[in-house]
Amino acid sequence: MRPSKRDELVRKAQVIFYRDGFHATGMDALVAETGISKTTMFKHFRTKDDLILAVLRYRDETFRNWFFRKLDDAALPPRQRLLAVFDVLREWFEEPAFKGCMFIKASAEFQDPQNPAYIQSAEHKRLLKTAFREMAEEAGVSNPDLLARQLLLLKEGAIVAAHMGFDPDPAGAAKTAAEVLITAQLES
Amino acid sequence: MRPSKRDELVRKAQVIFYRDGFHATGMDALVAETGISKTTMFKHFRTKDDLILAVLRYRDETFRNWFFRKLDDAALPPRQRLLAVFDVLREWFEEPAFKGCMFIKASAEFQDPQNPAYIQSAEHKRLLKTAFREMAEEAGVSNPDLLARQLLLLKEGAIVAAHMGFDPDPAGAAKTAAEVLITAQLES
DNA sequence: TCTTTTATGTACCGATCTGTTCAGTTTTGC
DNA sequence: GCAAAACTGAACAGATCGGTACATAAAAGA
Repeated sequence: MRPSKRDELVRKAQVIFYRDGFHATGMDALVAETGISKTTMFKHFRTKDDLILAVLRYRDETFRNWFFRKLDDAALPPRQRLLAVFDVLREWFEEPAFKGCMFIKASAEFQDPQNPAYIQSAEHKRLLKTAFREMAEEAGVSNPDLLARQLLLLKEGAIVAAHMGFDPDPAGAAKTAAEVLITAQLES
Repeated sequence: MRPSKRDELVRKAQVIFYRDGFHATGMDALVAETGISKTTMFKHFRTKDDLILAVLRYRDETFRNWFFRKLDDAALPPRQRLLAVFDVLREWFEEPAFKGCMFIKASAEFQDPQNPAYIQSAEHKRLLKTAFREMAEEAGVSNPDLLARQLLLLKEGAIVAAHMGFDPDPAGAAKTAAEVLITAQLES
């Protein structure tokens, strides 16, 4: 197992960055909590920014895998599959370690559109949008692109609401809204 | 005009924090860009965190004033007033200086629920939710609280989408979704 | 005008930041 | 079992962090 230390670092750093933030987490804090020496960290990653980018790529992969795996396992017909998005969201929100969306936070801390972390974050959302549109197409709605965009707005809004705690059940409110939007498109 | 320097500092710091982020902006950078000496800054605010909190309070006040002033000036009937929310949002998104929601970003950088900046950010959203619910009640929908929550999800989602650039017209998508949700509640 | 308040500039403090150096230890492949 | 690769620990560099000290200058109130 050659690249194990590198993977271990990315995995552990992801948890810490997610919990404490990117700027707020120093390399020394990573050393203390991961048990991996600073020398090794800078051997695998030239800069902290490089590590952050690797963490974001890892997060993108694991999050989408987890999310769509959940949807696949439910094995639902297209319309129910679209709605199940918000059930999976609720599961996520109820995890004790839930702290909002890592990519929203990354784009908040690295606002320059040229910044690789910002670009990677936008790419994550773009991939989700594409997946949503495919699901909307399979459901046979009249305007799948618009529906996908609207469901994505509900999803992002629900994440923000869950993180900031201004709604008791954002996933539920989003799901009932999604039901209305889907039904309206199927009837027209 | 006694407290003019203090107000000037809050006003200018708000622009800089909004543009560059809280952690990423050092006090020396504020000195350089505002032209106000560091001695004066720390005479008015004991710590940087105190300044940040004052900035967030100022932003909360000015943003809500601007937002609802825009709605008031349109002088629309209840249903149109609810929809106009998303027209005002689009105006905001199209401003060159638009960089997302300052409170979403603040809660991303200060994640501790005990942190005053986090609390202030959540309070801002709570105030918006209350205002939305009152507007929904005036529109005579069957479930004004649910509708207000759903419109708020659309609004927050649209802000995130506009900031991260994964939707060409988030305000438009949100508005059409809002139309469907409002109509559905008025028919039932 | 004289006094009090308010703001400035600069130098400085200790802590922390990212990143490096280097000598020694552990692990791995053969 | 031996050489090469990977990892460690600790010290260190230079910059920057939030925040202070202090002496001077501007400004405002009486």
